[in-house]
Formats: sequence, C-alpha cells, structure tokens
Amino acid sequence: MTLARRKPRSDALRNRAKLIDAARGILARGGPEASLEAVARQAGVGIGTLYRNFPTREALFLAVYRQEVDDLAELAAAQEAGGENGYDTLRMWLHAMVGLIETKRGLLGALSAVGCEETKAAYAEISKPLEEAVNRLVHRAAAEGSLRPDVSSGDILTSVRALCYAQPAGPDWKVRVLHLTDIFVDGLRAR
Amino acid sequence: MTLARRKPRSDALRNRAKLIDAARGILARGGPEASLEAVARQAGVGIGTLYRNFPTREALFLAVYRQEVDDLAELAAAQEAGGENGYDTLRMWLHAMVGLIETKRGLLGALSAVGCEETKAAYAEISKPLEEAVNRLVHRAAAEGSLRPDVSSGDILTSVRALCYAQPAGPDWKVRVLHLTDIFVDGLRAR
DNA sequence: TTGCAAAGCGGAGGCTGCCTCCGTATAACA
DNA sequence: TGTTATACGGAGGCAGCCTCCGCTTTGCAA
Repeated sequence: MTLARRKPRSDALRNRAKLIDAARGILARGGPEASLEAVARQAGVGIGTLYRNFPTREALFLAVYRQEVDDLAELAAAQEAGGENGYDTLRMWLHAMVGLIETKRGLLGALSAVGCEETKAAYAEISKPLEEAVNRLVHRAAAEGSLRPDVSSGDILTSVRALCYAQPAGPDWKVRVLHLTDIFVDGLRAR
Repeated sequence: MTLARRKPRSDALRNRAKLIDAARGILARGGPEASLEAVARQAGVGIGTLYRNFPTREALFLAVYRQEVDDLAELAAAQEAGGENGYDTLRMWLHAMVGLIETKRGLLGALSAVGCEETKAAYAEISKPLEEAVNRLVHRAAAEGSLRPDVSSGDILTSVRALCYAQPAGPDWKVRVLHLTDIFVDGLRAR
C-alpha cells in the first residue's frame, strides 16, 4: 500500500488548464448545453481527456464556476476596505456581483438547478468564499442595526443570483436586474 | 384558394391532448431535458406525431405552461373576490403562485431562459392572463397607497418566479421560498 | 543516461435522442 | 360510399454522450 504518489504529470496539468480555459469560452457563448466535444476540440485534446478530468458536465461547470468565485471574493476584499456605511457597502457589492455574473447566467442557472447530491455539495463548497464575503458584509450591516435579523447571507446570495438569471437577456438587462436587486435589498432593511 | 377548411380531425385533437398530458407527467419528473421520444411513447403515439404538433421542444413546454397559467388565473379570480386589504391579497396570491409552481420549476426556468424571439413572444402572450391578474391586484394595492410606485406587475411576477426556481429542491423548499417572497414583498411596500 | 512502470492520451465505437421524410391509414364531406 | 385532405408512425441519417483500451509520455530509480 503505497501512500506516497508521484507528482502529477506536467502534460496532465497543462491539459486540464487548457480544458477549463476552452470551457469558459465555449460555455459563455453556447450556454450550458454546448457540446463537450467542441470544448475538447477547442482545447486541442481528445474527448477522452476531457472526460478523465471532468467525469460529468457538472464537474466542468464547477471548475469554471470556481474561477468566477475567485474573482468575486477578491473583489469583495477590495471593496471591504473602503466603504463606511455597512448597508450601502453590501448593496454596492451586490451590484458588483450582478456585473460579474452578467456573462455567465446560463451556466450558473444550470448549476444551481441540478439535482445530484454530490454536485450540490461541491457547489456549496466552492461557493464558501462568496458566502464568507457576503457574510462579513451582512454582519457589519447588522451590527449597525440596519438589517432585519431573520435573513441569512445565503438567502441573499441565492436571491440576487435568482434575479440575475431569471431576467431575460437584452440591452437593458443590467439596469432591470439592479433595480430589482435594490427592491430586494430595501426589503432587507430593518424597520 | 379555399378559405373554408375542414374541421380538424378528431384523432388529431385526441393525440394532441394525449401528448400534452404525457408531457406534463414526463417533464415534471425528468425536467426540461427529458426525452421527447419518451413523451411520445407515454402518449402512445409516434414521434412524428409529436413533432407535427410541437415542432420544437419549446412549443411543447409552452403548451404545458399554458395549462399552468389557466390554473393560476382561475385561482386569482377566486381570491380577488374575498380579500379586503389589497396589499395582503397580493401577498397571498403570490404565495398561491409559489405553491402551484412548486412542481414545475425546471420547466419554467428553461422557458424563461430561452433565447429565440418567437418563443419569447409566445411566452409573453401566454403569460398575459397571469400579468393581468397580478396587475389588478397591484393596482388595487397601489390605490390604497401601500405600494411603492416604481415597480411593475411584470417585475413582481418575474422576481417571485426567479426566487422559486433558484432555490434548490428539498423538503423545506416551499418554506424557504415563501420567506424570501415575503422579504421581497416587504421591499415593495411604500414608505 | 537509461529502463521501466505508472500515468495519461485520444479516438473508435456503441448508444441514445433529435428531427425529417414519405408511404400508408383514416376521418370528413359530398 | 367514394374521394381527398389530413394525419399517422417509424425508419433512417445525424450529432452528441460516454466508455474502453491499446499506445504514448512522463517521472523516478539505478
């Protein structure tokens, strides 16, 4: 029973990265039903390699999603430093989140609609940094007494995401989503 | 150029009804990606018959959706008679809508995410009775001065639907959605 | 270096579902 | 009852999904 493993092969790492990169492009364009064979072609690897790295379509989505989360968490940290009013900082961060989600609506929708338990667990796991970010913002606002007490940061995250990918695409997509987001956030205010 | 057409064949009408019925079952179970061949099998007709009646997957979804809307509009009319407070009547109707949507989340999600212009137009057309229903409720509440003025009935419909199909399925799905709906509706209140 | 085994590659192939097409069946009408 | 418009259904071509396994490449030890 050898517990010490070889380090991963360099070509394997390279191929995995190429696949995620190709997937970001293909899935952004073709939506969640895009052909995985097209992703493999675009990455310049065989379809078998794709399936070895990402046994299911969802696994690939999750990898792309992780990228997205990293971007968002980073942004949150940056915003956190500057703001003074906790409530407004939260609101502004949600606006930023809407902006970053703008291009990946279909993908996220497919991910959070999926039924399988394992995928849901992985999705939750990957989402953690996001939830921690919004959590900090929520606590800060709550400490000021500006937030109703019966709502969790997870609720907020889910709801704003929902507003994003329910709103039909169009030139004024962002305006409409931001408007609805403001209404929802107004509902969060303590009375 | 004969403008007078024969009346539709009885077997054709029967088959169409059988298909919609089968689709309600299969799509509720298997979600929006269920096999259309399975629907035809379940209905006991050939796949060709399915495609003649519903040239695209979306056309079939729309037919199923129309059923759903009829149910909801009927319910709205019934509720409208009884309520006294406009704001609360609206809130209660939205609760009822959540209940009826409960089983068809995936279907509705796929429909409102679809890109094609014609489908979107048909979707809007079929949704009209719903929008009229919520419109009446909204105007009534607005007349009382209990609603903020910068929100449309369409916004409300879209947003509550979004909350429905973003929330992951589970035993407490309805509880969570109703909670978020209440928060959203609270945001609608005039200040 | 060199040899070798572990790790990874890739695409053929079987399968399923999508959708079209057209020969056959049948309901409506005279 | 005959005619004809209308509808039926499933074979077949195509595309994407996923698995499997013979071949290649890489890391490691000698």
